[in-house]
Amino acid sequence: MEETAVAKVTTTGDAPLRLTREHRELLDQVLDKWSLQVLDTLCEGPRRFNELRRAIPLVTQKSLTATLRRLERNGMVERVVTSTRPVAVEYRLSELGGTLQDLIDSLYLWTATALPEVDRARSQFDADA
Amino acid sequence: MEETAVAKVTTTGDAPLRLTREHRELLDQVLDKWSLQVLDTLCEGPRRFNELRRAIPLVTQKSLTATLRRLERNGMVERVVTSTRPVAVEYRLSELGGTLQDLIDSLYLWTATALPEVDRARSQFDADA
DNA sequence: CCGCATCCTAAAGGATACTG
DNA sequence: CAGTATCCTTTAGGATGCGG
Repeated sequence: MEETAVAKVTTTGDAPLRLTREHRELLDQVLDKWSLQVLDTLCEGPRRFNELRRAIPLVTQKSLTATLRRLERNGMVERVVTSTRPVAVEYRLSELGGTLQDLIDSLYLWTATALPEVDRARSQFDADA
Repeated sequence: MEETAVAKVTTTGDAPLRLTREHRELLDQVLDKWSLQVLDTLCEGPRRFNELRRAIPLVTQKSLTATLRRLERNGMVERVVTSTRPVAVEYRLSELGGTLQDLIDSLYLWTATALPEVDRARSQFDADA
């Protein structure tokens, strides 16, 4: 894997850009509980609907459908229908969706390193209360 | 600003680490709508409760309190009380919280670059429907 | 196999009033 | 100023059943 754009940018002296409502709403639609897991799964390759369902514990069909529709609408995911009978539907990461991959990896990595300290903070907080 | 750990890691051939429930829950508690704005604001320096309130449009006192408590419990934010009358309460980013800063910047930057294409995808999707 | 429609419950969150 | 407490509305989302 080569140097990412993300890395370069965080190293420049970036002006304190303010988050606008539109930007936050996009993040909300892409980083929520189910979306994160869908994107994470699709990073490993295209998946059928029921494959995704099995890969993501506890997701209901309704939530998965809603999540996939929203990701598709936002251009993160492509939906490919094969008109056999019964139909086969495949979901894959779009090129735009792929630009999120490094970011998701970074997020996950951050949680992995932060979690021990977070756990300590939680114990401390709960003990004080 | 120097090279970030985040950048380095995404350049290593990382095994496909699976997101666990704990990791996702931490992200949920730290990247939600209000938390993101609180952290973003605190990146610029310590703030009083009502300063935060004014800085974050549409947040209610109840939501802000809940958000700050959760961030404090997770060790992201420190709460400093000065026992004057009336009391002064200051919130500041903890060291652990500071490790999120680059990540949030990256997220925001991603939205800024992706948004135009997302908008096109949305129009396309809505037109088809 | 994929997904929509309906019903229903639980949880998030706003409005308002009150306190140290 | 910085909250807590209460009430009440809105929304997310689970369960179930049907249809292409």
